[in-house]
Amino acid sequence: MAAQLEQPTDISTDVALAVSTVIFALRIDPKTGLTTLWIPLVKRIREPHEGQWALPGGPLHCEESLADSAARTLKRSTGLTPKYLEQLYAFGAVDRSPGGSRVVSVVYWALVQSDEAERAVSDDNVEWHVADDLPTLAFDHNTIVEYALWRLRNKMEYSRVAHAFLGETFTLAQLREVYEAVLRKPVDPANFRRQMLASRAIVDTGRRLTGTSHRPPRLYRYNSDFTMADQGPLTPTRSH
Amino acid sequence: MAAQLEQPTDISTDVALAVSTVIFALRIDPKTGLTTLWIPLVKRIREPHEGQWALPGGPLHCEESLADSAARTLKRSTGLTPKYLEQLYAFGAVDRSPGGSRVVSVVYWALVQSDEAERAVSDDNVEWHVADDLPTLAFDHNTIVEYALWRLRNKMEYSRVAHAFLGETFTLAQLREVYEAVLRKPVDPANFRRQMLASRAIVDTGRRLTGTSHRPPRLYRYNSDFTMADQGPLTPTRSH
DNA sequence: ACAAAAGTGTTGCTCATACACCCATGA
DNA sequence: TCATGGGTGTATGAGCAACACTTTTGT
Repeated sequence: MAAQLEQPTDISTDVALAVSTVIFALRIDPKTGLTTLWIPLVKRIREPHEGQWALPGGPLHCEESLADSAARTLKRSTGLTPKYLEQLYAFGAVDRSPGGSRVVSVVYWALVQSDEAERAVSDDNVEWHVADDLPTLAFDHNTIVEYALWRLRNKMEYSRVAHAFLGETFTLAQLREVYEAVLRKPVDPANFRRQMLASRAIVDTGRRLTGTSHRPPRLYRYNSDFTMADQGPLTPTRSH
Repeated sequence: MAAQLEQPTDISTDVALAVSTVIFALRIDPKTGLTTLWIPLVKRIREPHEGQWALPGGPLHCEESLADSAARTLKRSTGLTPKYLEQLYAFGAVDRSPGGSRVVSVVYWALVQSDEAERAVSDDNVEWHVADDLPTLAFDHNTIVEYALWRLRNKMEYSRVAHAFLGETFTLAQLREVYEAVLRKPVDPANFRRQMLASRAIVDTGRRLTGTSHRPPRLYRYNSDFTMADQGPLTPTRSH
């Protein structure tokens, strides 16, 4: 029995591998006027699911890592560079692609800076959608986005990813607005301030933001010591 | 630019896909006399890394899901059925397999009932090792086990996976011993009891364990309502 | 001076820890 | 009746939500 154990070198070539990415940015919803989560989708130009919207993705090049592939896809479909990129899950149900072909997708999720996302490329094939109100997507991509949303909101509560939506420096009000937009609930400014400072996740730059028509708020910077702590022993290395 | 967007149907066949599993069981370490985490490893019988120990795994069959593949591997190498099975991560660094061949491994982690693990098959090719004190493994498998250990210990603190090491019913002392063995720190029995009961993760069966030479402890059962809550919206479905 | 947001102080609640203590059983 | 772990009670303290309050700017 154990004598005929298959080992990682025995490889099935019947199953294809793809890498897709759920890319989050914050934008204002023109309907409600509120800042919400948006994601870019790509229109499928061939079967299966031709004409439907799908997550940006593609095959893994043989000389790039999984994270590199996700970053490349992201750059190609939005023109942007992610401020945060993390593996979400590998989806491999037998029937997830119709028509007999078997595809396993390793999916990443990414956060891009909101002001940069404003000037993201957008043509006939790429369109930004409100993440919580999507049309029916190709394959199992609705499920995937739902899971990505759950992970983002979860991670928002115990981790310090919020700054990835912002620039190098930011005020506490800006950071708080990120939390409120993602978690869709109001946050007490006083308690938020104390929690952030106590966690030592942010550092006072000494500078202030002026021209606000009221008391100028301090500018903070993210404390880079915290990059590692969240992901555990795994440091997802991208080569370039 | 967007006109030539690759889509999930364009698939590279240069990259091979494998599924491996980190299988945890609790056993007594004969050296220290303490209960610790053990994992089964498989001796590689061909290059690369011939003769070294590696995680059980193999190619994905085209008619099985990723989780099915992990469970099949687990059954084949230990003869056991997992009481808990969850995807860990997809490892895809370019150089993780020496000699030019490119392998992406989707790795699962599993918990098996400790008393069953006692009578797990064990021959020349499969050997159980103390998870925190492993030899140098093939490929990047040391890194993988480290990450799996981190995830297990992490999940132990906020989730209710501990019961997967035990049988259908168990005493609070048995459950507490699982926590102490995995987390490697003493746990206050009084507070542990209250926390467990308050979380409603376990249910009193009404029965008691007798023949203990002291006051007979109650037997509890895991509250199955909690199965979903941990993993979020994703319910990893295995067909059989 | 006033509006508006920045920033501080204070209180009360919840929950985790520590540990003293009582309970039930086998020997 | 004693040893042993099962099981209960309770004080202390940390952390957080709620909200009143003070500060600093632009107009």
